[in-house]
Amino acid sequence: MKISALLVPTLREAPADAEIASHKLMVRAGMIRQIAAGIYTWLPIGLRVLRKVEQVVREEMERAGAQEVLMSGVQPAELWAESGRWDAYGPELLRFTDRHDRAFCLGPTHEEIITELIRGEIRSYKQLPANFYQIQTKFRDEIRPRFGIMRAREFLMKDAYSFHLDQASLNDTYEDMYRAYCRVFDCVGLDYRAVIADTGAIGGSKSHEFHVLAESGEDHIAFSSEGDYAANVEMVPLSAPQGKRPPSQRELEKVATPDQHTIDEVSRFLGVTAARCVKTLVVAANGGGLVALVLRGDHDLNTLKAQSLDEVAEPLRFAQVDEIEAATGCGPGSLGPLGLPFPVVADASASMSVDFICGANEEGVHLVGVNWGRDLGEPRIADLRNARVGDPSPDGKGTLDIKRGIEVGHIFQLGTKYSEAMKATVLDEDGRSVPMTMGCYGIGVSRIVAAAIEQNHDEKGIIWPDAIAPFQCVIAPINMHKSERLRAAAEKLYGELKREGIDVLLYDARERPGVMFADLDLIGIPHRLVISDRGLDAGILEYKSRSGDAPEEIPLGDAMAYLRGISSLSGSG
RNA sequence: CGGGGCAUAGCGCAGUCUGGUAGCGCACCUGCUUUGGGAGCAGGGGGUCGGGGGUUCAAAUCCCUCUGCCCCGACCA
Repeated sequence: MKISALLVPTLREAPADAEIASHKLMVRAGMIRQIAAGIYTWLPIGLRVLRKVEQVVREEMERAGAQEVLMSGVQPAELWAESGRWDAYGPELLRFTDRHDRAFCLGPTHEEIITELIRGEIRSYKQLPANFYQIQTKFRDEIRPRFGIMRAREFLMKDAYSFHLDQASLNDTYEDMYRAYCRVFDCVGLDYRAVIADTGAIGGSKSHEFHVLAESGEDHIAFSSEGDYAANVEMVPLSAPQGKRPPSQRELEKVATPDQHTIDEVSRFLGVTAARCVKTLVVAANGGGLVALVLRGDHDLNTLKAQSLDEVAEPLRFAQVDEIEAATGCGPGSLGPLGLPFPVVADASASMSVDFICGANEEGVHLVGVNWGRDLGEPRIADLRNARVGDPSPDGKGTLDIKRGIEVGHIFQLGTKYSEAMKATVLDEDGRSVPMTMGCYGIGVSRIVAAAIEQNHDEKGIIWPDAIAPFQCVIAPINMHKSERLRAAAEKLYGELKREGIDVLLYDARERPGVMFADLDLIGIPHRLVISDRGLDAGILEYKSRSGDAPEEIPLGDAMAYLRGISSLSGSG
């Protein structure tokens, strides 16, 4: 491809609203332009990268035995009603009606559609297992789209759905897909981790997320310092602290804490650490009423753990201020676990607290020197908090470290959630009708593009991994418009590389060398061949890798052999 | 959904407080010079100042309203 034939509107400055590196660089490199919040147009350079990612994903899906289909983006409400998700999915599902007043949505995921297809077409266990995938635009009406393509409302996703007679078969495919995902992320050159995950709105049982490690990530991943354990922080189970609670040393005492409400305020006011305080969170109880959840002041509530308790309504809902006032006579900032008119559940760590500080259920007053079993009953104990750095690892090996990650893939074992709801059954060997067991597997194709930039850039621009670069190689002639001889040599080289199957760009724009180099560094093409009159006189080209090695001179005729010698390029084309 | 900010040429911004009919840098067009890391000079094109309404002789500027975009929060308890 010649750059003169492509729209590559590079910018010297990034739009003011771009926050993270990948967003700024994608706009500056002329890959994307915004159309509305979380909605983008992909320009030629951006689309080439997107297609490269698709290609890697497609190869690995085919290798894993999945077959490609393409399902509708517009989906009828009836199917979502059948699975129960028309009501359950919430406002992220963009709904609308057609001219006949029939209800539809834009697909955020395709379990309903694939299940509708398969229940109609697969009747026998002999046709199983079967695995179908597509690469398609999804729409999720995010509360807050941000970071460019990273959290967009419209985005490109690979989703696959597998169907099985039994759990053992699902396990096999799940393992196959797990390995296929590892190959995809290895191939696109990302530093990633597979972690244990929650199943969220998709449902099901076993689940892993694949995270690209990056500071700009929105998820938190916990790692064992010594073992292989890795999980989304929200999924880390915490065992109760060992040993007996130390004896109390203080008497219960009331202290005035005027206008002190938050843990921060109270601990600062009293000159103690947040860990000495407990916080009392009030949430809706299962079946009506309220429940108090008690945590240490320096710990954060884990929503997933809390809503899995029998006492707590699911999904978790925090009590409104007026509900709290009606039940306790004080505001939320003055609550404590003593004498509450509803049940109390304490986090295991908070249950070990001695001589702690909490609200007195009275405005402007806190209690100090509070002790379980003496000043109030022994609490019902549960695991309620998020893991923190230094907590013991659940595998018993070392402690936890926490890093930020960008979720680029997620695989689930769905079981029979959709097949039962939508009556997707097959006949088994005994002629009995049984619901198919299902798995589903997603990769954020467009998000991989942004994640790859987050991991691979410098102050000049993007540094593409070879597998997903818009072009593998660029020929950069110095002032070609001034020299017919140079033009001829550049065109000849371009033709040769193309014939050899190299994905090559010829920079034939009439720009000064400085502009050309700046543009190419910004766009991030991994391999650069500079050709010049000076070089022609000496019979050489200059090769430079975008990743920063010093330029090397190579004999004019050896370009192809030289490129072949670069391991990342071998086997391409 | 709550709070905050912003909206002036393709991009980045000034001008708004104190009303007087729109400007800077980059980009773009023409010419000349220049040419191995974002050139120089000269000339030029492009803006109903987000939309609507109001005040005023006069509104980018003051008032009302709507919309869009961005950020923070949604764990005060």
